[in-house]
Amino acid sequence: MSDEKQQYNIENAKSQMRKGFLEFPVLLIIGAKPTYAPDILKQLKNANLLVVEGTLYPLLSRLKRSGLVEYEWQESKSGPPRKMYTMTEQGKETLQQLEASWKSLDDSVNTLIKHYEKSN
Amino acid sequence: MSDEKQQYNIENAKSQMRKGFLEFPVLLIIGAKPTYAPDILKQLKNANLLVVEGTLYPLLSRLKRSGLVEYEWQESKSGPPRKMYTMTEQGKETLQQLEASWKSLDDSVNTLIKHYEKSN
DNA sequence: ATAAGGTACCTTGCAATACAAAGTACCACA
DNA sequence: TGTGGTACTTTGTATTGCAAGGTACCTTAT
Repeated sequence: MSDEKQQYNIENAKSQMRKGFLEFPVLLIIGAKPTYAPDILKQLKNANLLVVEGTLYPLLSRLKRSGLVEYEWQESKSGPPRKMYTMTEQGKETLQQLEASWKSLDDSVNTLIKHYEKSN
Repeated sequence: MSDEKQQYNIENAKSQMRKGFLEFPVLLIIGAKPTYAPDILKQLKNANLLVVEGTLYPLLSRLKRSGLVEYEWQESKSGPPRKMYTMTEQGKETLQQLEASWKSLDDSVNTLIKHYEKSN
């Protein structure tokens, strides 16, 4: 039951983008190169997108349940094994849609900023 | 009690930006020109940022409670009176901070996109 | 062996946002 | 007076993000 794959709802991706914003950067990171949670946290921090464990782990579980990512256990030289996450085909497709949503959102906001600045 | 002004928490505005994203566009719109809810909805729709009444009205109440906007009742030729919202000084200051947060977020995401594209 | 410290993953409870849906009230005009 | 349009509000639900705390594995030093 709890392991069932749920379809990702891309309907109204722009709204999705606003509510669950972090999915997008996390997918970008995993899509660039297979990686695991603590490394994702580091990359987000480097990008100035602060996120904490309690946010990331449930998010990764959601992405997995939605079929956008997969993971494999991988041993480590310096501690317990890691869940190495990789993108699925479906993940790549979704990522493209999220990127389009992002660009639209980006345009919208930057346009509103220009309007605001012009009026002041 | 329920009418008390609550201070706006700009601490960690970037996180705020992610959670309550819509504040920013709405403040930009009110900051550009005093206006009222249905017109704000139209402007958001024009900007491709779809929002519904049930989202906007509580948001406006929050902005009012936080002291970022004020309103005055204004009569209309075509129906019931309107709450015309205007920015406060505090609202203008907050808007500048939100704009900085937006730019930072924008940079971060666009950088991650470039990394992603470079690796594929 | 075993204790200590670091690494990695997970869960629970809470506050807040966004939304759908339904409701209240005012106004003009036929 | 009643009908339709405009404007504002509220309630209930799903979801996200976070703080805080917990479990478990692995290495290294004693």
